[in-house]
Amino acid sequence: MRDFLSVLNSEQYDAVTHEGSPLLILAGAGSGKTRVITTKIAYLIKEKNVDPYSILAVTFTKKAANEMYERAIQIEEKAKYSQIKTFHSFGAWFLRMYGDVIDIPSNFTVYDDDDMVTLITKSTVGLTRQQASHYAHKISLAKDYCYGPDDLMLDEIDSDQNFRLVYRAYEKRLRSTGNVDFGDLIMLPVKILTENNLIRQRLLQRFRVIMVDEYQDSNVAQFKLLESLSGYGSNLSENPAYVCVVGDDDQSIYKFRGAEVKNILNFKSIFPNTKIIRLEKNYRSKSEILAVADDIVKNNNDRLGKKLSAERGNGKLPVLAFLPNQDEEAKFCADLIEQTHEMGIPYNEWAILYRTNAQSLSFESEFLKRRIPYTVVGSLKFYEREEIKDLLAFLALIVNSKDEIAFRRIINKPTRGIGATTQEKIINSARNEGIYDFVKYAKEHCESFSKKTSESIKSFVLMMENFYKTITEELKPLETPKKLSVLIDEICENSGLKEYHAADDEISGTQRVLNMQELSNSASLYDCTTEGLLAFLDHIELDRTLEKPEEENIDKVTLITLHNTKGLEFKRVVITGMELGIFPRQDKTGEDLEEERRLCYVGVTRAQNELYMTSCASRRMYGRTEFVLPSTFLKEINKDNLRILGHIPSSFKSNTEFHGGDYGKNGLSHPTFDDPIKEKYKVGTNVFHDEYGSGVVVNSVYSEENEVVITIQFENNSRKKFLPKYQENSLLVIKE
DNA sequence: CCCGTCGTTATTTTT
DNA sequence: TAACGACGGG
Repeated sequence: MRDFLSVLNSEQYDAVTHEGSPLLILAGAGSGKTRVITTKIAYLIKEKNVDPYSILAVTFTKKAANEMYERAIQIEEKAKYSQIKTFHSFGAWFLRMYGDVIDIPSNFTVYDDDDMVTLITKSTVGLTRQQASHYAHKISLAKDYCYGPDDLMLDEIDSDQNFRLVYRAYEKRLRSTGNVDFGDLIMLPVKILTENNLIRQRLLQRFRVIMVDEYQDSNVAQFKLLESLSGYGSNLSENPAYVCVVGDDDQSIYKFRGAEVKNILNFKSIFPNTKIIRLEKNYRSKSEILAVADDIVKNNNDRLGKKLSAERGNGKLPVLAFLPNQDEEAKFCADLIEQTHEMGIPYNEWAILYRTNAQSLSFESEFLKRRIPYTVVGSLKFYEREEIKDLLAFLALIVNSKDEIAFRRIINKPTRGIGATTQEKIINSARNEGIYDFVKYAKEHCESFSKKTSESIKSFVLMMENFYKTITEELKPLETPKKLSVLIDEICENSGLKEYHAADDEISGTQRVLNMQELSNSASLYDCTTEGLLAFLDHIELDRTLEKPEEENIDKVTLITLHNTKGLEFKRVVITGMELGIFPRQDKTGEDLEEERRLCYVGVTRAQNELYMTSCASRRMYGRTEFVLPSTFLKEINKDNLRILGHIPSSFKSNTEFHGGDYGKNGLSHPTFDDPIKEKYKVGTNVFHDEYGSGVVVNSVYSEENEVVITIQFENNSRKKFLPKYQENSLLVIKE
């Protein structure tokens, strides 16, 4: 057996060496699926003489794609000739090559959600930004299902006929810009492949092996892309490509974005003779952590079902801590991190997980106070910052002068005396004449405006022309090629953007100029040519995470949303905010609740050595302090699989036997015995209130001041909260 | 055109 | 609570 194959277990080996029929690998969390894919790529090249050029492997994130690429070429260098990309960058690559058959120019850029909303407000007049944003979401979803504005099935997304009209107007306007949105990157290649036999045949000849990672999160459009690329489905080829997908139905967490678990459940029916291989050996987590994960996920009905075995053996019992409020929760986490740090555990072994980005705040302020270094993953959204979007709009307009959104964004920013009225005039009359090159139109028609306006337009056009010159200039002999950062610096200086944002830095203490510099730095890897610029924009649009290389090696705690942890692992994990209404969110039932449960499963299975979960009795939300109950997921965990700290809410205890709190340090010595008031008004107790009448106690928690707070549901359907301490005279307990 | 104030509104979101 | 958009006055 070859070296690189000898490290595999028998199922992994089977998956790597399987051939002859479609392959579905059901890979549990931490079961080494990336190793399987990368080894399979190497194996095909090394042992099976497959041309690396004919292998296509797609994933969802740039990060995962990069990792796959790096690990594959480590085993087999020739893998660098394979296409290892994200779904969307594959779509962009495809469209730049074949888009012309449906009139998509090869110099398109990709509009993000924000640009979509702006374009919708311009293509359908009278919509508020909020309405437009609602439609934008629906249009994205429709594209995830491959439904165009005239598709009969569109009603399944939203049967409101206005939606159809808005979608149609948006499409028309979008096409006139020559740009595409994210949905188009998948939907349009599908359209081309299904309508154009020649191109489909060419691609089928090119890609003989197609692999998909994180398959559980693929949407219908991506499924269709896989189908048509590989020669399956309605255009079944006599010689289809070899298809291998890897996924875990238990980790599907993007249904709200059009991901269809059905793609995994129905794989067999579209790809005949599918071989299914399960990878159930977990090499990541200690057995106690997997026990908790299994307790939770087994409550889902909609799953193929599997049981992970812990190859790393036993470790510590996961900890569940009940805490009074989110400030205590932050302190609890900070205590854990500080105490272990004193014992030599680095910060970067810790990850704090939460459901919503807003929850990071209390951890950030506590960590800041205690000087615990941390990094917030995902919420930064570097490319959504105003100053960055401004710069990118200049770049986008330089490659594509039909880009209406970019034109609107920068024509008068910073203010150069081309106001809203002038802008609308230029855009509308240009559009009426069927001209979409707004810069050119403005240049040719500026005389129709007042002298002052006309001068402003002229100087704007001149500036744009100079930028254009910078990237198209022929290289003089012996001159070193310029880098793209030259163009960005030029834009910063000459457009006035730098001054404009510098002023903001002074006032609000932001770092906008620095951010602009950062963008310029990252552009220094690209040539100062149209091709270089397009590649740079592709890179940005298809990978919204800016990596700051110099910060990579600093020892920091990771603060991250549960969604963002997909594919990651940490030595020690704290899942915070395990409360009903927060996680799972209040409105989740049925299938949606199952998705929340999978999200919880994903969170738990990120932990390698230690897992902590925290649940607060009260939480500040929207400026209000609400009393909250423990998450339903906590009750699903077998009590023997947890060590419980803090005082246990009675609503939890009713499902679990008392375990005893033993957490005396860190100022967390809350009473772990029942106090008489709490016992007297425990959940389920029938009461009579002088003012409100008969009712029943539905909730009982401790306040921040450690006082018992009960919620009573009265017969007239009202709910009220009381401090029983002060209700001795008006609140009567009714004995059965 | 800039700035302040008031009122509204809060998921998750690989690309 | 906080953050952001809408609107009106200077």
